[in-house]
Amino acid sequence: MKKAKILIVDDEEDLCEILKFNLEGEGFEVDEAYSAEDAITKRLDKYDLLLLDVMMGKMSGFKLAEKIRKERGSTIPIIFLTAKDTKNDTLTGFSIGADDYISKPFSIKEVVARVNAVLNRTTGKYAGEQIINVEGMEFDLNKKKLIIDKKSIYLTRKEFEILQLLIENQGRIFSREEILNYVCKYETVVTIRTVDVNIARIRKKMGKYGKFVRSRTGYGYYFDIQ
Amino acid sequence: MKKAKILIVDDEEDLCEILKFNLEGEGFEVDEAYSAEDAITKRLDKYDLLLLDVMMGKMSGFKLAEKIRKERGSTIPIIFLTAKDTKNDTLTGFSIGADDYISKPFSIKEVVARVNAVLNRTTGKYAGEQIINVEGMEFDLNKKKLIIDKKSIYLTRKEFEILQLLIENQGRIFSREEILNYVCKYETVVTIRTVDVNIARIRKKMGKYGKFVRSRTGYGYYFDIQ
DNA sequence: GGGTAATGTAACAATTTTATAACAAACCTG
DNA sequence: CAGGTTTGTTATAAAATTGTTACATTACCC
Repeated sequence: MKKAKILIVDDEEDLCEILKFNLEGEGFEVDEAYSAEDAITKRLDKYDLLLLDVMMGKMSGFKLAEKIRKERGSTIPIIFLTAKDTKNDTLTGFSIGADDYISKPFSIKEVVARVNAVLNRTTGKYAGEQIINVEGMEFDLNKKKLIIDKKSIYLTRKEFEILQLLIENQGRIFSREEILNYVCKYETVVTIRTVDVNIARIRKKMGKYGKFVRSRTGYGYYFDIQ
Repeated sequence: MKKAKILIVDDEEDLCEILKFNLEGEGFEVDEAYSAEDAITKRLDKYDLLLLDVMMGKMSGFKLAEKIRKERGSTIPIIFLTAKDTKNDTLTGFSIGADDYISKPFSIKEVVARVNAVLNRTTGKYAGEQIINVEGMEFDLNKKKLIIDKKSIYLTRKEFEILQLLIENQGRIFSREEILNYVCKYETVVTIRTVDVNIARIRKKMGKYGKFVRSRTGYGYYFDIQ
């Protein structure tokens, strides 16, 4: 798999650097431009994705996007970064053909996640099925659902993430802290007991298979058949 | 649990000292470097976490981070410290990313909390199997259980901690006081005989291997085969 | 071998941890 | 912004662990 190339266009240099650093950590190749004018001088067709700040010095990200789309006929996916979250801007952005739209302040994780999502969508990287089979139970990572006895069980995002963590590390015990850290990594602090409640919900939805989601007093939770 | 080692790189010496003092209070081992150049001369692979100031004399924290990642291929987690951008405060709204980002002025508490969070995330995560083998007996540190004759023996937390202490220091005798200290460090005072009871429980669960948990009258307990 | 001290262990009690239900807040989504 | 959905909080009941005690057994010393 070739590394995807990303161009970040934003006049906040620190922000650029942080994004660059983190995206590189994810295995992307990243370039920066600190102004729209600067970006225009680059050969944009060599990038797989643009991250554009909407508010920049003279030329806005929208203008730049329009230019790229109309004058160069490029279909390169674009994610806008913006401070404002007004309907107008959103609409403008999407009419131009934004693939996604992230408003500041955002978390790095969010950006990375969306970059991945957009790239998956546009390049079809993970087009294939990703299904974990355990004990006659299908765990579909793409469709975010569980198939038990030919019936689809829909888990919410948190539920799915927790179960995925446990199933992908079958047998290994995760403390509530670890689970919370994994699932709510970048969010506000929540009570540790939340984990219990989510586990209970997962078990309930899993019916007879719920018992495979096990607890060990004093340690935490783990997934194991038998 | 080994102490995590942290390297702080910041040209403000006072700030370094304060951070160092507080992180040491949390049980971390802390080194300082007052410039990126200074940091480079250190053996960075011996640290578990870097705290990097973004704004430093000649070489910025970002450059340093890049250098470390690229040239040394290190995956060591990094938390950036940065001054708030007065013109544009969008950065302050930044929340935690794959590598963290904290804006000055920050509270010490915040830094300590994030250091803990990052270390929890990175140290536990990709740790593969951790199994100690003794005499056909498997002692699984991640699954918190013992495997004897293909059967799983589930030890409670106290039991597991005591046995781990003894097994990891095979042959060495621990007094009841030492064991209690190790297992109940921060808890309310308990009777010394509690240790005996826990040892008995461990032995019982271990079946024929229970005899390897040995006592020496007047000294305490130890683990030894043969 | 007898006396004494130390250790082993069973049974119970105290404490801690977990499960779950019911409610509340946040969050989508049209 | 109304209605549904997800997620978090809290309270309480249930379960599991851990500690205490009392008595049995073993080890140690002369």
